[in-house]
Amino acid sequence: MSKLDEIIKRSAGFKRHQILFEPSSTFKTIFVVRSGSFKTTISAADGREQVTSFYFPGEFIGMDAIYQQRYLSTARALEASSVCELPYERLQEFSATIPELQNQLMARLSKELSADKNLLLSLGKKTAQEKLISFLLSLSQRFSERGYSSMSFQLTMSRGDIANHLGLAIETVSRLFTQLQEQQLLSTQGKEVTILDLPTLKQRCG
Amino acid sequence: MSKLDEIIKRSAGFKRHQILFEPSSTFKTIFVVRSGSFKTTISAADGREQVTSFYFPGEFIGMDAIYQQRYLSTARALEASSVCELPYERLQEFSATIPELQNQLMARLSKELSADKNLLLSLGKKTAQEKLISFLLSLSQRFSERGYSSMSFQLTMSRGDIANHLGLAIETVSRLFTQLQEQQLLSTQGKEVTILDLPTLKQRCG
DNA sequence: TCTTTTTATTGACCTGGATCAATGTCGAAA
DNA sequence: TTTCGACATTGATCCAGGTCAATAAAAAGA
Repeated sequence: MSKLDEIIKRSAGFKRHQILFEPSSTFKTIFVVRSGSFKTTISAADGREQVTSFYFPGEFIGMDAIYQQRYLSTARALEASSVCELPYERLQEFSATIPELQNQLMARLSKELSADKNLLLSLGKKTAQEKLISFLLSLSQRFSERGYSSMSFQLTMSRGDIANHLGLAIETVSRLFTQLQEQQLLSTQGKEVTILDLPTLKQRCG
Repeated sequence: MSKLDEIIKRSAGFKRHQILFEPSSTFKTIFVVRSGSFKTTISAADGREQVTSFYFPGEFIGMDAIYQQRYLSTARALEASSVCELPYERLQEFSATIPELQNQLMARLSKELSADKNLLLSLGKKTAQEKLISFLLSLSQRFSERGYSSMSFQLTMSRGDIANHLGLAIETVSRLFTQLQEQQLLSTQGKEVTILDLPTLKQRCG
């Protein structure tokens, strides 16, 4: 544990919309969210962007950069946030000494891979309603893992971010929220979401 | 290197459509394709499937199972194929002795993560034609990395697999192949694809 | 406090790609 | 070499969700 302290570097805070890294930055570290939340996006040649993931406290950002040793996405803070840094070079030096550390990192990589594969299923095969419900339930799950309420939580990202992430138009997301409220499955007040009928939602997420 | 031999296990061959693993199998090993090719799919509760990846010789299958210690997808051979096995437990035992091995595995995980994020961009933001072109160019790239022609290659997967992977209908994929041939960008004869105008294709993949 | 700007909602209409249907083609088995 | 079943192509039609347009309601400044 004291060895971990040698590796981990604290980093300054980030304001809403501030960039943590982008493809032009040189890859040096993997970031761990300490507080707040982030989104990552990748861009097509013509500027179209896809929001690939959201990250909450305890989650690792930038692991997809290990292979090419350069970030392929852009990470932005969704609100006032802070991170720790895991300098990748030092991490490799210590990997023989503390194999547990590398196992942990591998587990995190594998977890993100699973999450992305599930998102592929959503984007490729689900209807708009199923996409949104799956997304909200996965957020709910992640909040509950972190000790927060799984039934009521704040969306730190905009409707636009959600729509983009799910391959939908903003207007569609907005209409879906309205529908789900009319059907008494959940309620929203701005960014606050409260789940009212978990069983039905689970059954409708595909 | 001699230590590697202690870890790697050769495995029997697989026939076309034969299952390598599925979610009910217990997770013991990561597979490395030795010859042939495979696809992995994940399923929604109601049976809808998404083809998440294709795997060619030298590529690792099953890395998304590390975190939960269970496969979340099904892997099937696309043709007569063979694999090697990397038993995960032994791999962990040796990780302190040969840290390079774990670094390699991490790089592979990271590479697959990058590929999935690019696919998310395709599924979420690209038109049908851009999706198919991106897919074909990424195959071309992978074949050339393996020392095969990047301009002419065999599709080992069916049109149905391609369509599913890209979130399209089979009919759409078929029509796109016809279009691209009419525009002299590529030519196909059944499963053989020949790229005729790489610059234009690159410019149209988004 | 009162703008100004950004973000969200709602309605009217449109379209890319899905679905349905028919036909063609190839490859394995006998 | 014929037959059968799986796979692929092509045409006609339809619809989920996108786009365009107009407000409305939050945030962020000032």
